[in-house]
Amino acid sequence: MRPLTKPLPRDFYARPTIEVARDLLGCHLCHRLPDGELLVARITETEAYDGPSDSACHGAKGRTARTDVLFGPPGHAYIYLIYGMYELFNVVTDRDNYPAGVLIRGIEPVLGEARMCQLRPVPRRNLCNGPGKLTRAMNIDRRYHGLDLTTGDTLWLSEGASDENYRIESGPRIGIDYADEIHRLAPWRFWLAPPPN
DNA sequence: CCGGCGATGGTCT
DNA sequence: GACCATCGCCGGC
Repeated sequence: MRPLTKPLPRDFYARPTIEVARDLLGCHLCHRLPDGELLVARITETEAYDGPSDSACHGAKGRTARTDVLFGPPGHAYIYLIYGMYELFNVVTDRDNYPAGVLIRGIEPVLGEARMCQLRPVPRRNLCNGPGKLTRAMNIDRRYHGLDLTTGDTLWLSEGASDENYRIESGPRIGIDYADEIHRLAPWRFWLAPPPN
């Protein structure tokens, strides 16, 4: 069965960020490598960062050169370097001039797994189960910062195969100890969990 | 399996 | 000069 690779339209991203974060679970992240190989992965974990009043959101501290894209129109890539080593991939959501986005925290290979293992040679269960790991496995970095994700050209997202067996769970976001308690505890992290079965 | 800790560089004060 | 939306290593159980 071929993975679905038609890019999600702008309207998908131009909605409240928490809705987008939930709906991105099960969607596909697609990257056409420079040599033509296509990498596709299923999104399994996300986090919502919603607006200037969310003290965990980069946009809460004001618009700077670094966060400019986050304030821009939805459907673009917001990618930044953290801890001097790791590139984190986000999609910009909601409306223009409102800083909000969804961090992609976990994926599973769908197509091009051998290439991903080459890009990140570690045991398979550690391949892409973290925001800094998956960018390495998918060869995504800041050269795509600000890129329009709706064109389906080199980097985009698409509807995944429907999978009603998996449940959506939620909990607090990770690594935001600096935020106010109300935002530290907000259940704005979402992940796909196997059926209780 | 789990917790502590250091690496490392761009951004902002 | 501090901070940081992480990760892998190391040691202890």
